[in-house]
Amino acid sequence: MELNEAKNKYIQTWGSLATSWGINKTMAQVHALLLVSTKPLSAEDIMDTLKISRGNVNMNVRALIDWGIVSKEFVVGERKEFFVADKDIWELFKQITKERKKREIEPVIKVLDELKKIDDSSEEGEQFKKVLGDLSSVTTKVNSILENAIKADEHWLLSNFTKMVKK
Amino acid sequence: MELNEAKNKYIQTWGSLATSWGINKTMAQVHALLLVSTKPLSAEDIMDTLKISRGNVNMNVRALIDWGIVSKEFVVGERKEFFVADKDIWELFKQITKERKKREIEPVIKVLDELKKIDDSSEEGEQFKKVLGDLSSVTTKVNSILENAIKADEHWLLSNFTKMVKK
DNA sequence: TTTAACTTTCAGTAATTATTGAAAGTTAAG
DNA sequence: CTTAACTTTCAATAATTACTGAAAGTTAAA
Repeated sequence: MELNEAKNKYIQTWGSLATSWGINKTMAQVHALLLVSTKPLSAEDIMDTLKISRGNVNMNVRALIDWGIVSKEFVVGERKEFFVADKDIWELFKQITKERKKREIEPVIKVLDELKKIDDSSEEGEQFKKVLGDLSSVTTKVNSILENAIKADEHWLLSNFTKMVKK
Repeated sequence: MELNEAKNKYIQTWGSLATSWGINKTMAQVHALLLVSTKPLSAEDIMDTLKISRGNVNMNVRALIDWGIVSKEFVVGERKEFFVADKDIWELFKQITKERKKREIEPVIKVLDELKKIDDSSEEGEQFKKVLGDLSSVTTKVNSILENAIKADEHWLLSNFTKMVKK
């Protein structure tokens, strides 16, 4: 396989995988493109490479910037903006974790806490509260693990997990 | 808040959260309904409660059974099938982890391994391979942690993580 | 200032994904 | 068998989500 072909395959595949994670396909493709690019790219570069509209580039680049995994860069003598992806994959992992925790875990905790307030001491009510409590405890735990991962440094994954990962 | 109101809110909220995780809204609602129900429910019960069609119930219940978090149950003297959700939340967590690992992590590893085969020793090629390698190593590590969680028992979360979770 | 090189917005439209419901398939009871 | 009580399928359609492109907005240079 030739380099550009490989890069292209990477960009395409990333996009299609993203959809199975509930992430916008184009957003993933733009990120993949920036990640494997050796130089900053302008909106036009992205439009041309991915064959998408100006508006689409703008929206998705903005989302990536929101996620904290892409940043603007200025090139001397050029009026327009260029974009680069952070090449540090551990940092990428942490940012994605942070974003997904915010989108997927925190709202769950919030809702469960709200629902647990229900005051019903019937058999059925108690059973419901038991389920809520169990959901809460697992969710909260997962949340604090992710919280920790976000704060941790690159060796966290390796060192803290080694003992339990080996069979 | 009254019990049925709370159950209802739980079902609705679960559905809307699910969409932000790339999971079908109805599937999440059906699961939520079965989880808080004290008795097995038939397809008709689900249709009536959630106001959805027979076909939709059938498809989503089947998906939940595929995920391994709902099972069929037979009631003596009744011809039709009834469904129940596993009430063990740790088991639920493990099954969801298993399914998402399969959908989200494993395909990534497969693609990265394929792409790493590229033979290009230019500066740019090396840089690309560096990125692929970094992506691989983090992904593989996350994968083995999840693998471990799936095999582990209920105390795994608590015991193995306690030391690093406390500040 | 004014102009021109850009970026952003957003209404309209396209693409994707989920749902319906009626028809076909299956199976237990008579 | 035959019937009836169910379950499954799937083409048509609805709902949701993403994308386009032209117009409006912004800002740096002349």
